[in-house]
Amino acid sequence: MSKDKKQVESITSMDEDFAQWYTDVCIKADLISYASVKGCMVIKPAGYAIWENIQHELDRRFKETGVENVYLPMFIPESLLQVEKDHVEGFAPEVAWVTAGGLNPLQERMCVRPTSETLFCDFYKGEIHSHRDLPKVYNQWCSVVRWEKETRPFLRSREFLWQEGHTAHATAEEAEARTIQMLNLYADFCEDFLAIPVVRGQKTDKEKFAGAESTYTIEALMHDGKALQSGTSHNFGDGFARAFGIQYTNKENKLEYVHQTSWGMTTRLIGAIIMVHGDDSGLVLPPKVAPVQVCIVPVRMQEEAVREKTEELLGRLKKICRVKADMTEKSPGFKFAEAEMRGIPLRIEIGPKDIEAGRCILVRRDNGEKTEVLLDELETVIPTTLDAIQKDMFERAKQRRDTNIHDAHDYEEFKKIANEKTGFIRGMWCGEEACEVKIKEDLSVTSRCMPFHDKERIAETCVCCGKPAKELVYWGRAY
RNA sequence: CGGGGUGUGGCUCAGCUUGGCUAGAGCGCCUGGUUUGGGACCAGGAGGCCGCAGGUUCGAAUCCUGUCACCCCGACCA
Repeated sequence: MSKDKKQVESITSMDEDFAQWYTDVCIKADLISYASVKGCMVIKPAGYAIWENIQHELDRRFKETGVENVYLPMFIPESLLQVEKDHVEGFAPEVAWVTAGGLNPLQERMCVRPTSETLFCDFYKGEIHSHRDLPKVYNQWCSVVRWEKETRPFLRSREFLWQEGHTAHATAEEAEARTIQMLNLYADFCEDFLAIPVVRGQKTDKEKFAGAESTYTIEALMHDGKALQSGTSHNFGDGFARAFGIQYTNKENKLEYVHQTSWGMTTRLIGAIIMVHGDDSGLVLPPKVAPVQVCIVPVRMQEEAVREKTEELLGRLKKICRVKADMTEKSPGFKFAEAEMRGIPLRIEIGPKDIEAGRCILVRRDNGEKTEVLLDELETVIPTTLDAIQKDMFERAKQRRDTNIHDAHDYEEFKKIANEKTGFIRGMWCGEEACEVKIKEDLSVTSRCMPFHDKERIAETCVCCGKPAKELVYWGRAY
């Protein structure tokens, strides 16, 4: 009888249907609720708290490198969007337009920002006149709108939250250095804070940002073997500056164009956390980003002694971690399952038997390990265990990533891997877009990046066309 | 934008083929009681113009037309 109920509330297993599993986790872990506009979602407290932690940590790291926050308007006049040709071509198909203000049609329609390069350029044009005004290293936290056809919670919604950094520099070298610096910051953040291993690399021309000279990316591998671009950093060279006329007078009293960069991370990271760490019991959160790190579940809480001990523990543990006690009227079993669904890294079970023995049960979410811990030792055991969970989660994800990288030396092998295995495929590339197009058409596999830290020449010829190879590329199916 | 699917209490759905009285179930919710070491149990209760608009009919959740929305899979994107 109780099994029926369990079935109703359980989630689809990953192996059965990964997409459904993902959606189930989003809903059942209480991260989001669908809103009445297609492709838009309500981010609920459990989901938003994750974003807030991401925000705080990223913002802190940004500021250490001299970033300052600003806020620009959400509307872009059509004429402004059109100033840079590649840029408008890249974004025009997916912008939302405002055509009326109140009851009157607008003279010029405006789009809701899909990204703010043009606004920053327009702004910088007025701000930058001398080499003394440089560099500008600004960032904004905001939401942007892209009218996507197909939408999924966190991974692809029509409105999403992000940060976009936009910088202007005197020299090309300085701009390139900032582009790489931010990419590395992103990579370190993913690995250290979210326990998500990433591949750092450069996008091919085909995959680079609309209007960029070069685009760098960090690519993460999800549990189903698909790649997810988890952060990007672009070097614009002086392309936007020339289009918008952003010039400054240098020390030799000559006019120069500035060199610009932009870089962004989004709420998509929450999707990455779900798909890298989650399991069939729901969400699994790395301790550093988890809004609640420890959940205390009292057993036989009708007994006053249990309630008192729970309160006492709560008071003590608040000083060392983010902790909550589940004092609702549900049964303990239900609370265990719910804490697991929500991905809380550690659970403490405390009941009459434990209190008598002066201990409690400590349960790890990531591997299910249960240990008896003396109540007196919690202050030392909990921080140590949280650290261990964070490390183990990263190591497990890294190991899974590494065992899902396969080498292809020719097209037959490439096709076989693409059809039979999941993950990244290492394959040499001639540098021609035609090969990328063919691979995508044949196998819906795209070039993810030309990795920084893997320059091995595994073959002398392009994996697709057989012509002399230029670069090692990581290929894969992607979100 | 192409292909597929679904709209019936908060959720998951049954009913629709072969129209017929006050539209059902499970879960959830509320109240009271008993419970509590892996998704508790009993009793009572609240909650629905059957997505929307037309049409056919004595009569429509059910048939017809239109429309809207959402979900899934592709192409595009963070």
